[in-house]
Amino acid sequence: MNILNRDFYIRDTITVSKELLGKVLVHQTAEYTVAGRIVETEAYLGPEDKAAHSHGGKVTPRVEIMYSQGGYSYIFTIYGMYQCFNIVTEKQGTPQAALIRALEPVDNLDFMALRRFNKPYVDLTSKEVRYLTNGPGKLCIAMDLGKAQNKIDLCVRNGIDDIYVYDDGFRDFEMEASPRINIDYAEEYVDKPWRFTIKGTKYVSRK
DNA sequence: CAGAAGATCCCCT
DNA sequence: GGGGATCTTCTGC
Repeated sequence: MNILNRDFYIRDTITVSKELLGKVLVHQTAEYTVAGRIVETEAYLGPEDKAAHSHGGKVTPRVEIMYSQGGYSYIFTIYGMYQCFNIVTEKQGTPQAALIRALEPVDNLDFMALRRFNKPYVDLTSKEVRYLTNGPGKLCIAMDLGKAQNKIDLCVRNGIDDIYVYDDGFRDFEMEASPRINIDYAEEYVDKPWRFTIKGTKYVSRK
């Protein structure tokens, strides 16, 4: 199993966002392991990018982790109710990250199904199967990613609460680029094609 | 300390 | 595809 290392994450954010497609995100504790294949990402290129939380070089407690070297988790609350999972990219001092927007469930489908719909996987309707992890907030619920998993180093295993991404060799897909979702306020950055998806998968958040 | 806005989801039509 | 839910985070007074 080939776990992505520091060198993978400290590269430029668009490259990292593209290459994360097809890789498998894992959340592992003493109690459970849960995993999903990344099928949709977005690149946030602060401080220039007006859609990024770090735009203009803003430093607040929330975004501070974006300034660290690549490979750390950045998890924030959105709309008061949901979480979004990002992976910090680039060298220390460059506040950029890749947002994971959608996954294809891979491991521990019952765990995901129980957390999302409070019933085992076999009882899900076809629509519920498709909606398990097809959005940034949904995948955080399914993967049990929350405040406690913020600022975790994906390159070093702590043995207690680990997040990492591995490459299982899956390359059989085409990539598509499109504008990012729900960033209407980002002015000239609204139309940047920095959203990347695996073409044809049913698990992306939107067509 | 109040007010506003938000990298979303769910339910309804 | 439209609107409400719901509350953290930040900003400005």
